Amino acid sequence: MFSKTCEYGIKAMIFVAQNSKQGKRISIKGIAKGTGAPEHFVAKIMQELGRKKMVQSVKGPNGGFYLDPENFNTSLADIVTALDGHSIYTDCVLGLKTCNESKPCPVHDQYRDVKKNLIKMLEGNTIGDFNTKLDSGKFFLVN
Amino acid sequence: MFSKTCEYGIKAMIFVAQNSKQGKRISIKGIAKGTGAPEHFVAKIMQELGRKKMVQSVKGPNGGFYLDPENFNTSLADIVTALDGHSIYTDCVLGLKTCNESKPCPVHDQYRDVKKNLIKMLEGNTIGDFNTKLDSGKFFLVN
DNA sequence: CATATATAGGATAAAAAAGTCTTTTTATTC
DNA sequence: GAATAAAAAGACTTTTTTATCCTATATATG
Repeated sequence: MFSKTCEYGIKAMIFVAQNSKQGKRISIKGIAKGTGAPEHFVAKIMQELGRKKMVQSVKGPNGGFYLDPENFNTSLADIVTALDGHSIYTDCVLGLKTCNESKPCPVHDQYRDVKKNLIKMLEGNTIGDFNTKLDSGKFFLVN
Repeated sequence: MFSKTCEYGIKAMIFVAQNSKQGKRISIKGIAKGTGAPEHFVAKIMQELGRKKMVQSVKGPNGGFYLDPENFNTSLADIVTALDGHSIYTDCVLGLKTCNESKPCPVHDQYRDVKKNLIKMLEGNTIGDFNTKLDSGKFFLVN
């Protein structure tokens, strides 16, 4: 479904949000531990998310990553497109470049509902939503 | 969503079905052309589908691939699991091995509907269904 | 039986994705 | 201002996926 980059990126954003809400900045090392992601790999991902202003960071001692209030409105879709591009919106299930409603591939019609739900999931959930849910201790991020 | 292997495999099965319905056996070269897949790659995929009895073949002049009547009942799920394994059924969106209903990852609940539709799509459509639809000229397999 | 045509299978190559390492830059704190 | 702690950046390596090539085997047909 998603690339590893995306999986780690989503988990990292949620984890940073948790810390951020408690007024804590969190280091790459901390993110790696808290999300079960390879340290150097997640570093690259955070860098990219930083460039795209989806997460803030400060260097030096006591530095680390954190979210601005507006960052809590970041949707899953934002993260996924930032890291994996728009392919999830545009790609045909069978990989046909010219597949569309008027010239569909064989499974296009059947895929429509799946895609609709997928987009709903991606666009309908923000980092803030997960953060709220998390406070109830209802989910986990590492095995 | 799917690997290239799966994309080519599904298209190939549909294409072989078309030909088979007209009593024609189709060669690898023919499948590659008819589905826009790399010849040698699709050859391997057909080999695997052959081993799993999802498609029949005969060697030699006038040989090629074809479907037995029962092969028309093959579902998309059958093809996908034959080529990509069961990961589509078992994998957590965030890659967590121990994610399940009672111990869910943050997006587990939101993903439930997507997965439901995905499984419906995979299990609810057979090669025969597509074949019937195709007769109306309503879809295409190559760009 | 000889020959041509087709799949079967294994080895190899190329490309993409995932992961690692090293150096540089920046900020903090003493 | 020196030492230190952290991110930024880019090069590099490994693994996986995708794709190609080559040889062997089987079979239909003249």
